[in-house]
Amino acid sequence: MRPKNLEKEEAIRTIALQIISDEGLENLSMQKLAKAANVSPRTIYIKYESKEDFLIKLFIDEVLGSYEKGVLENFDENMDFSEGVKKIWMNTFRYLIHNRHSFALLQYGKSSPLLNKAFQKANIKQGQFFAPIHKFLKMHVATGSIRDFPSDVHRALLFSPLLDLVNEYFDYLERPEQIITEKMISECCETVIKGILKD
Amino acid sequence: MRPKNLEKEEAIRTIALQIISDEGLENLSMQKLAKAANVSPRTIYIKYESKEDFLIKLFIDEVLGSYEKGVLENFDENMDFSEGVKKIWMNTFRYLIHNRHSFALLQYGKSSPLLNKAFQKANIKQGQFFAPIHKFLKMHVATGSIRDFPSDVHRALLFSPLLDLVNEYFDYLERPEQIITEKMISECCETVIKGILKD
DNA sequence: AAAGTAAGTAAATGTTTATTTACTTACTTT
DNA sequence: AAAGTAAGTAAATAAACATTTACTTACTTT
Repeated sequence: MRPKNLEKEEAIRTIALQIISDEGLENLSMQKLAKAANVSPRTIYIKYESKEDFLIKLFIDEVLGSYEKGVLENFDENMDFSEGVKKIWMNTFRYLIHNRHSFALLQYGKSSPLLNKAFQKANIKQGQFFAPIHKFLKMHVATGSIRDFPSDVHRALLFSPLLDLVNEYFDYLERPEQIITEKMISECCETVIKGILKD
Repeated sequence: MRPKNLEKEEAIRTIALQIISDEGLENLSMQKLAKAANVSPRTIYIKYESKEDFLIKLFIDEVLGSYEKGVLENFDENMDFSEGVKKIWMNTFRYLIHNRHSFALLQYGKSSPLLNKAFQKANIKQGQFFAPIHKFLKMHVATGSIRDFPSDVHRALLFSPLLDLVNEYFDYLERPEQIITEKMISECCETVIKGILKD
């Protein structure tokens, strides 16, 4: 049997993220993707059943998977609250500014019904994404250092400003002044922590 | 001259938002839209130059415009900081849960390059969106009640958790337990304010 | 080294796409 | 009430779409 050419699979994924990031999910077509990846359309259908199947697997298995890894690097669910949150913030910031094309697809996860439903399903089926963060939050609720909000609410309060700041980082990249720096991210993280910590 | 049928224009916009919300921006086609709005495709092109022109005008002029109005209702830029932020939070929450289809397109504004660029352009050209909020923040930086962050950073810290919570409100709508209530929103708002206020 | 096989290609499939053409309708102006 | 006109329609256009067909390639197994 002729063996798979893994470089081609990789190219398909990489180029797809590039097109989504530059032109938008709504402008990604299988033929455009095949041409740009220097591959026959048929080659994409060896691994993926359909366009939807491809997008879901790209999102869940590839992008979300390695995003999670980047976010949780050197994070331990038994960390001190401020230390743990800061670790996640800096990990996330560094990962995303070096993976702009992945970030673009992650953002579509909030708007596209296809990707959004796929995420919910995967979250139930294969165990929660970012499970260590959930355990970490539960532990700190139990010890009384933070208020007892549902964990989705904690996630919104603690991490959604960060994703907005990453967006702004990319917006500012095309302008002379640079505003969103690691230092700014760190200060914002402290601001968020201050709001959530019990006195 | 035969006069325009304003109900048809309205139907086109309403149905477009519905399709985007239910099936995604990537599944909105002009023919599908025309059929669903009970209109000839040509009718859409009387008012709009192209599909892109339609989407941009729907996003900027219709959706963002009335969203801004909803958010700023009874808001005054000279309000006390906590009072002003809370007014905006509750206005936003109430507006968005009653305008789910608009919320869907607003979310695409963060992911779709077409809409994102249109927003940046409009923000420069026709004066900043949410200008009263910017003035409000500037004033409270000047009086020393909050730290001197750039206003985009303040926006991220103060309001992005709220949009995530609205998303969760819709997710939980399809489940038995209701978690995101006005009371929860109000408590989250206080948490965010606590982090940002100087001691 | 020949046979077997999945990977891979190029070209074709039928459908859907955005947009236009050719025409009709319904109202305003005279 | 007749003429003029933009709004509106239904059907057509050419391009692009997702996916498949028919075929070739390159490797493994024997």
